[in-house]
This record gives sequence, structure tokens and C-alpha cells, in this order.
Amino acid sequence: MALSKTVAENAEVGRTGILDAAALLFGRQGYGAVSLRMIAEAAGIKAGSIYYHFASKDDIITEILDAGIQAVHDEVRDRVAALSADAPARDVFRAVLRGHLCALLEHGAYTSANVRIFGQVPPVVRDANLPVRRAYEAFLDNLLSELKVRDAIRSDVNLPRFRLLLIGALNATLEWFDPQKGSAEDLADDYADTFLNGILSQSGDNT
Amino acid sequence: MALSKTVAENAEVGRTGILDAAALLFGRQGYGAVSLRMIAEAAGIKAGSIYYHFASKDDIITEILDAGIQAVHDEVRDRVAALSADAPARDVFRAVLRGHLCALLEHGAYTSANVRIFGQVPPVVRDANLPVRRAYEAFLDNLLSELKVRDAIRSDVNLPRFRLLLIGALNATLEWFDPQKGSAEDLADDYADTFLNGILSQSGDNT
DNA sequence: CCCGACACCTAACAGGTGTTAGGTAGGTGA
DNA sequence: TCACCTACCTAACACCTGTTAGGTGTCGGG
Repeated sequence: MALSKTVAENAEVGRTGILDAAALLFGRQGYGAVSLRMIAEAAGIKAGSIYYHFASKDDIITEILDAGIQAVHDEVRDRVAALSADAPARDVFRAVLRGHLCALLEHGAYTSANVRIFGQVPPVVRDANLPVRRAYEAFLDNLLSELKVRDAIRSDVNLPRFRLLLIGALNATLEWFDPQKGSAEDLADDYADTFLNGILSQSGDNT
Repeated sequence: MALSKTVAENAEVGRTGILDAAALLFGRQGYGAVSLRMIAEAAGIKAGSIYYHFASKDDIITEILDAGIQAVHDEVRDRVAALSADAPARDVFRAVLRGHLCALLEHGAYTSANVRIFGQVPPVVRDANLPVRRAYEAFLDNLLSELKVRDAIRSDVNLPRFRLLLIGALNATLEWFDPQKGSAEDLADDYADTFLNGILSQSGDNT
């Protein structure tokens, strides 16, 4: 009875439970600061049992990193795909920002872990994550250059550099974003306006 | 002779050498991943000797965090102060971005350590860093609101939020910036143009 | 020539690290 | 009923952690 319930719980937890717990801890405390014993405790098991599901600590983090990027990529792709083919450039740009920010800020233990610890993970782990990362970057670059071809984006904008600026600004939001002070979608729309229009007065004052 | 040379080296190193080595390592590998023995080795001494200069690991990191913010604050303040009082808004904005990026990207072991590990440091350390951090933020807010009063920035721009967007985008550059592919000043000017003017075509296409 | 002071050293402490070998309880299919 | 598989467990491994106590050599001042 008590035991069968335990089994049922673990059946729901298991491998996924370990990943969830690890993603949360890595994102909050950094890669080197989180031990397998912390992860195990958060997942409700003992440290040694992790090795039934994963070959090493690096193995766990590799999987988390990939899932983090993929979640954002999927969310952005779906939102853009939901638009009609001739949607205004402003709407496409908004969909990108909304997808990225919602995935990052609202259901993103894996995503925020990726943003926070990618820079401090062993080189072999970072290299393993690069293909998924590059795929998302290429997807964004394609989207942006399509807008440029449509003449919606100024021709003098350096697109790869703007993509870096954009992703950097978006990812940085998880350092201060508070869902109680406004939704991720509102934030995305506000950011979109800033990026599209700039902050300079139309009057062109420069005194 | 050999010994006196060692002493001379240590006189130059000592406390500062420990801080320099620690800042570099913390920035690269994260707070929890860097041990006192690593710092000691990088500084050319033994782990126990660190306690002659610092009371604890937290003590070291606290000092690094403060110095990191202060370096950026000083650089930006000096560059803005060097402008004439009636300098065009565009020049003021450029000076801010140049100062921040140069401090961050060109001589910033402390600064980049701050950006990378502030989020993963023990709460007590983070709290100790908040006053210096808030001072820089307030300085930037003042600068920006001055530009707004001068009618250079559109009235519908949410300044505190734009400041977060700006700092986030600037800080993110150290994840990819390569000094061999262009100077920090050029990057700053490019970013400034993007923020001021936006990326949208003047023609206002939205098809 | 001796006295501190300075800046380091060694050796050890209790506890934490990733990882492994071997054991065990409960459910499944024959 | 039996064997097997899954998903965990315990105990230990060698090593690394922040930190401390006490020792050592070199220096400038009296």
C-alpha cells in the first residue's frame, strides 16, 4: 500500500524528475555549486541511484542544455507559424519576442538553466550543445533576413549582430523579471516597440 | 638574490594578485566551481595563505563584485563628464555605451566576473553588493531622464525598463565579443544607433 | 644584533565531491 | 512458481572543500 504508492510516484518521477530538479538547481546556483546529492534529494532519491539513469553529471547537464534551447526554438517557431504568410513585419517580430520570453520566463527551468550556466560548463559539454544552439540562431537569422528582404528592416542593419543584441537583451530579463508585475507577453510587446522604433524623439532634437 | 626577487614579486602580487586571479577564475567558471586552492595556485601562493589577506571566500568575492560595478560606473561617469554640457543627446548616449562596453570588454576581469556570477552567489554576498549596484543604476536613470527632459527621448519610453534592456544587452556582449573582430567602441556606436533609431524601415512597410 | 612585523608556509580538521560495486524489493511474462 | 527486469538502495572509494593553528624566513628600525 504505502510501498506501491511510492512506486507509483517514482514511476512519474524517475528520470524526468532528476532532470527537472537538476535544471532548477543548476539555474539557481550554477553548475559547479550543485552536487549530485543535492539533485538526488530534490528528486526524492539517493545520489547513487542517479547512475541508473545517467552516466555522469556531465550527461545530465548536456541533456538539460539541449532541452532548454529546444523549448525556446519550438515556442518561437509555433508562434510564427500560426501567423498568416503575409502578416505585417511588426506582428512577426512580436511573435518572436513573445515566444522567446514566454518560454524563458514562464515555463523555463531548462531554458533559464541554459542561459545561466552555458558559460561555465566544461568545454566538452558546451560543444555538445552547440548544434542545437546554432539551429535556433540560424532559424532567427532566416526570419530576420526575410523581413529585411521584405524591406521592413533597414538595409544598414547588421543582422547577425542585431540577433546577438536581441537574444542578449531577452535572456537578461530573467535576472529581474517578476511575473507579478506584468506578463511576459506585455514585456515582449514593449521590447518589440523599442527595437523597431528606437527611443529617439521623432522631432530629431539633438541639442 | 633569488629570494629577494621572490619577495619583490610578492610585494607586487600579494592581496591584489589574489583578487586578480580570483576575478578571472570566478568569471570563467562560476562561483561554486572555483576553489581557494585554484585561486591560490593562480596567484602563486598556497591556499592557507589566502587567509592572511581575507577572512573567507565570501570576503574575496564581495570585494570583486564591488570593484566590478565601480569600474564601469567610473568609466561611464568620466566619459560623460568629458563632454560639454550642451553636447547632443546622441553623443551622451554614445559615451554611456562606450564607457560601459570598454570597461566590460577590454579591461574587465572584475566587471565580467560580476556580470557572470552575481546571480549565483550566496544571498549575504549579493546583498552586500546591492548599494554599489543601485548607485550605478541611479546614475544611469538620472542621465536618461535628463535626456528625456531635453525632449531627446520619446515621452512614451519607460525609462527604468529601458535601462534594464540596455544593461542586459550590453552585458550579454561578453558572451560572444571578440576584440580581434572589431573594437568595443565601434560595437558601442553600432548599438547606440540601433537603440536610438530602431531597425524599422523609414518607409514604414508592414506588408 | 635583536625585535617585531610581514607575508608566507605546512599539516591537519570535518565534511563534501563524483563515482562504483553489489544488494534488494516489487512487478511482469512464461 | 520461477526467473527476470526495473528502479531504486547502501557503503565505500579516492579525492577535494573551506578553514584553522602553528611554524618559518626575510625585512626594516632601534
